[in-house]
Amino acid sequence: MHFELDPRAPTPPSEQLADQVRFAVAAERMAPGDRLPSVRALAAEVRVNPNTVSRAWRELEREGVLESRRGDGMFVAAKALAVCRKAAARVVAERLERAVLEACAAGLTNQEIETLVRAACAADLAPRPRKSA
Amino acid sequence: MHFELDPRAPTPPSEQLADQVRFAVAAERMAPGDRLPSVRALAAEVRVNPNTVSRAWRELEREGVLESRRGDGMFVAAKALAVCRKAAARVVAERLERAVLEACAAGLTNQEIETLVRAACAADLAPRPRKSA
DNA sequence: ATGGGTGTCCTACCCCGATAGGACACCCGT
DNA sequence: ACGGGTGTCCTATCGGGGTAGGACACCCAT
Repeated sequence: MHFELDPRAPTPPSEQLADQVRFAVAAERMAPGDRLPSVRALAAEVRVNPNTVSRAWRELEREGVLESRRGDGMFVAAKALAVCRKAAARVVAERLERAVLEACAAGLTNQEIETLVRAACAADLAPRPRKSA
Repeated sequence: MHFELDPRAPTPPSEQLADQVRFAVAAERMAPGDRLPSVRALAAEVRVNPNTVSRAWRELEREGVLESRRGDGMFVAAKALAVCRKAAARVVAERLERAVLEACAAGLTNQEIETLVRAACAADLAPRPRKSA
């Protein structure tokens, strides 16, 4: 699992990381039992303070997405799939709706909006061979 | 022009206000010469500090969207339409794309995404009797 | 000229999230 | 037993953005 932070995104780093895990589990790119990168390793990789990663992992543990094995590592929990499916669907739907309403407010026609959406879908599916880059 | 703040949105209040003006101009719900609500009045209406509104207006003036007439008020600038059309299109496209990519990452199919988008469009068009088609 | 409206600017304070650096408890291979 | 990996916790500190309150300059109707 590869992580990436977008410094221009409106959401803070810790939330971006948490979302990426939630979405990966929801999309079954990660399965229960999978080990996550260590706090320190991931922090070094994405150039962030270890505390920031730790906070994300802690929140996910609170939600039941992750399980911590002290001295060993963090692992995707058994019930993670169910939890993440619900959470991801809710979050994604909300953000999508917000973006669409914004587009409407900006005067875009439904036609234009759907064109943009289709383009974005295509852009996502094309370049990614579904594993590591 | 009616303003509204969403406290749960990821973007700060001042940016929300600025966006609402940009989008209103882009969608021609506001035209050059129109007067904006006064800093203090709008601040009271949306329950925010006057400085927050002032900051939004100042940023819009910097972009050429608004013109300040000291002691009189803030007005939509002559070149506002052109500026806002570009800015709004860029911002909206970016946020829409971000939301769609997120949805893809969360495992939604293109089919599901388009359904959500259509629903959001419909939800927006229904309650609002669109000024200029 | 006056008073009330306008935008502008300034200083202080505060909250939240990220940063920095350290200390501790745990697990496991050696 | 040891050492290096793991997560956890703690105390600062910093910075952005919003808040609070005030002071000022300007325009205009009265």
